Amino acid sequence: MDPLAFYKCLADDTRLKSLLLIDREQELCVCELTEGLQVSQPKVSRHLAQLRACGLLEDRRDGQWIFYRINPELPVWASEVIRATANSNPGFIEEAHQLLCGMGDRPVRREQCC
Amino acid sequence: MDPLAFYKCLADDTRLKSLLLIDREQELCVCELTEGLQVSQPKVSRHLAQLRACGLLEDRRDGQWIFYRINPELPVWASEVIRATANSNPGFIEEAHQLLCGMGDRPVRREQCC
DNA sequence: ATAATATATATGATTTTCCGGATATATTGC
DNA sequence: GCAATATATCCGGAAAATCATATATATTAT
Repeated sequence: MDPLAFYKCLADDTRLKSLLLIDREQELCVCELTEGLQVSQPKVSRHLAQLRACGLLEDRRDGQWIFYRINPELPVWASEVIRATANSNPGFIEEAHQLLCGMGDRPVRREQCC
Repeated sequence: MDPLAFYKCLADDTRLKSLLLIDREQELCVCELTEGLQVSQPKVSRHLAQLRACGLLEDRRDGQWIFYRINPELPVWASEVIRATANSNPGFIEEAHQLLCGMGDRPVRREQCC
């Protein structure tokens, strides 16, 4: 994992909040992030694709939904960076997290992958 | 320290390498970074000014030189991020570090600030 | 005071990144 | 098969970041 590429991934509001929300929730699908972040579906999808292409996220399909989670193969230092950022900046995703929790019709996780 | 602003600072090759080199050497002046990174003086100066404006670095003048160091007031999580990145990616600044060490006429630190 | 060195800033051009809107693909239920 | 839902991708334009060059400021030495 090239550190410069890694930090370029974190240097965007949508991507950073998506990462921290996913870190907190284990996994989230596109529609949940669209609701939590209050941005368009194509925008969320585009940024998630970028995070996956860089190796920060992995995805799994479950029916109509595609769930994203932190890539478990991520180098330890990168995981620590994400975790430290999340732990020390709870306010950064607070609003998004509340919108997420108040969302109706959240998809049910039918099967935990792995 | 806003996490998004912080990561935008790290999302540039010159800035990230400057930060990691300074983290390793305690403090460096513009001409040392210019030599280590093999980039123009205005380019280094501009990026250091940006890192200082965001609160990541502080500077002190010593004669003709201006030395930059990590801002000691940096939040703990941000310091940990920088330190973890440096420790786990030695190769990222290896070439720059060797150029720095091979540099002739490096300025002598006359007085440690503080 | 002048020259030399170190650093900072301004300017205009170029490159990169990001976006909205349209459209394509995949899955589900009827 | 058809409609509805969820997601992905394409495209042209807008915005932001970066750059090289020129120039300005500050310090030191003569």
